[in-house]
Amino acid sequence: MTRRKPATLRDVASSAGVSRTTASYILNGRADEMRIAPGTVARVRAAVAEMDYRPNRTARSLRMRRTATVGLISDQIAGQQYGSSMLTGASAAARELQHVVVMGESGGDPELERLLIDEMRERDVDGVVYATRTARTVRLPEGLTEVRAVLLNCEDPDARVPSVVPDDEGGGRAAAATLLAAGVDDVWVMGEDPTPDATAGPRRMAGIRAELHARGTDIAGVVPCDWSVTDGFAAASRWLAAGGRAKGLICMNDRLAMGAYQALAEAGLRVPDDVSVVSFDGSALASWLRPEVTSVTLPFHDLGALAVRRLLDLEDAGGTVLLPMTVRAGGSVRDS
Amino acid sequence: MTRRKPATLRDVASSAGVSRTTASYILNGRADEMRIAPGTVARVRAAVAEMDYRPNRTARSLRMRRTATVGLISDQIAGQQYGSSMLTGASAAARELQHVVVMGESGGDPELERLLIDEMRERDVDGVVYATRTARTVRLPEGLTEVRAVLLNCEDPDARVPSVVPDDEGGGRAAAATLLAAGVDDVWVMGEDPTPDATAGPRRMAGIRAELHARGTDIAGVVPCDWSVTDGFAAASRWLAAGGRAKGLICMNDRLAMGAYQALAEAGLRVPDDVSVVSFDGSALASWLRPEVTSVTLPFHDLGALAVRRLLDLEDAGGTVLLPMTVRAGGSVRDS
DNA sequence: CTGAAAGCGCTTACAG
DNA sequence: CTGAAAGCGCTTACAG
Repeated sequence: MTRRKPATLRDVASSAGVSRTTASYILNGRADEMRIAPGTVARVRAAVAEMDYRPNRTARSLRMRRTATVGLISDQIAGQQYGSSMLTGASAAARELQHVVVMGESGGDPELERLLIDEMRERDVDGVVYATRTARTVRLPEGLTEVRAVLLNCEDPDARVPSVVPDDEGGGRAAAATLLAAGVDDVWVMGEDPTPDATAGPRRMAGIRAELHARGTDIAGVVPCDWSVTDGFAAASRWLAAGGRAKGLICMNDRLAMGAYQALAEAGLRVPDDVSVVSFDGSALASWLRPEVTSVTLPFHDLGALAVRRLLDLEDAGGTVLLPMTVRAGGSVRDS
Repeated sequence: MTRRKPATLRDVASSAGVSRTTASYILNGRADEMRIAPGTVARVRAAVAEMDYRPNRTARSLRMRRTATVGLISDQIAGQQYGSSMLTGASAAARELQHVVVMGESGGDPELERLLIDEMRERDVDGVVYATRTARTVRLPEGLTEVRAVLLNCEDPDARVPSVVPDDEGGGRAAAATLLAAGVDDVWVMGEDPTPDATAGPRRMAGIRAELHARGTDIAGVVPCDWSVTDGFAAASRWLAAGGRAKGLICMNDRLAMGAYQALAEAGLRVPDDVSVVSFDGSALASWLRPEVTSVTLPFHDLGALAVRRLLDLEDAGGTVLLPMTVRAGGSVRDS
């Protein structure tokens, strides 16, 4: 019983002895609305089952001008580790809403980006999520204004397109509050972000500062460095060698925390006994350090999911939505 | 000059004063073959440019029965970190071949998996790549035999479907060879894989053993543990506490190496002076350890790319293709 | 309650 | 060299 070519609606209809019209109504759940006789419905359903009929979505899309498809264009889909859970979140939300994700990765190449957007449009996607690996402001890619679109982890300065981003400033406040609550008010920060368009660094810094100010204190100092393990190690080592000391250290991401841990260990300083550490991201790496570092978590999964939901929600009011960052406690903050 | 609805081929043709047939030939690069007058070609191209015409791919797909789309179904698209570069590789290869990737993540749920496969079929994908996060044998999901398919990072025991996997056994040999070349022949291995269907562990182990045998020696011992940082740390600590010592340690993945590093450090042992360490995966994590751990690298990007290329290569001979794992040198093996 | 007909935007034999 | 026509598989007013 191997069928050669898939059954079409016409096959089903003729096998059930009805017109394509009737079969179509039944398959689209409009049997009641159309007051189709129960017997007819049963015959059609039987034919469908027997022939293993599956609607051809391409044909339906052509007719309906909807593809039940969302495009996801990103500079780096995978990039760093856990960030890819944006994709998981997006894909799960799409699935819930009966959509499927078509992905494209530009590698940051604006030319390729344009191509991808064009392609998505040709493919009639119901909308495009435009995502960046790191939180930043973006120059809106040409073509993106002519489709339904949502920005993910990035923002258009003119807010012409709805956007979903983490609340980095709130995260900064939470990081500082965590240390303050443990009685640590002598706080250094590792890693200022020199990348011009990046938003995470400045906002986290602003949040930290605001929280400390609110408690009548201020950042004790900043160790500038790139957001990488090796640079974190190097910078922290230099700082320590120069006599740098602090009861509390906030690292701008988990990789910096790893580098700082290495430097602290070499200097014979222990976490959290000598130094309390808080970092950002809440990546798996945070949980691998000893002790696990307390980290202000980026809600990647929810970011991805919300971007898709907003994209598909025609009532969406537009604007930027900030998703909260919550503190995931490890053992890196000393008990006060 | 805002156009309401996109131009169709009919618009282009009538604007250029030709039939849709002629316009279609020109747009599909068959102008020469059809010996269409250069003037006609020029007129059509001008109309295309002027109207910003873009072919409707849905219509074309319906007609051609090809969607220029490949499905990628995975248990965990993102899962662990760097593994997502399989996706990047797949996506890049698809792009080179003028295809686009439609993704679905099953979370390991067989029911959802079936749904996703059905959906891909309804969407007329030109083929499906079925990927697993960890290398293993799989029970072929129902429905996958009725589409063109390639397995990625997994194998069907009956080899009914072509498959692309890393050469873990070769990797195991390379790991052992690296230590032997440094004069280390007292080798312990951390992490046996108890997961029944997993293939990476047993194959790496077999490779290690084979290489050591070839040099007239054998594995000195095995420290069993899960492939995680925390379990690696715990197991290594217990082993060391019980007096365990070795000149060389092969860790089944980079996370285990991180755990082992932590345990060795606490025991006052230094890498590579006291112990040489080699691990598997070649993830970013490997490069973050101090010293960077020498790691036998999983070619994730190439795995993804090759899977898509084979899927789309109608001449493909079938069977399993092993991709080599190469040693990425760090500073964790002592100079001999 | 059900069917004949048009049409979504393409491609491609088939005729001239 | 170019065009009229059919058809891919659906959905949906419009008539009965």
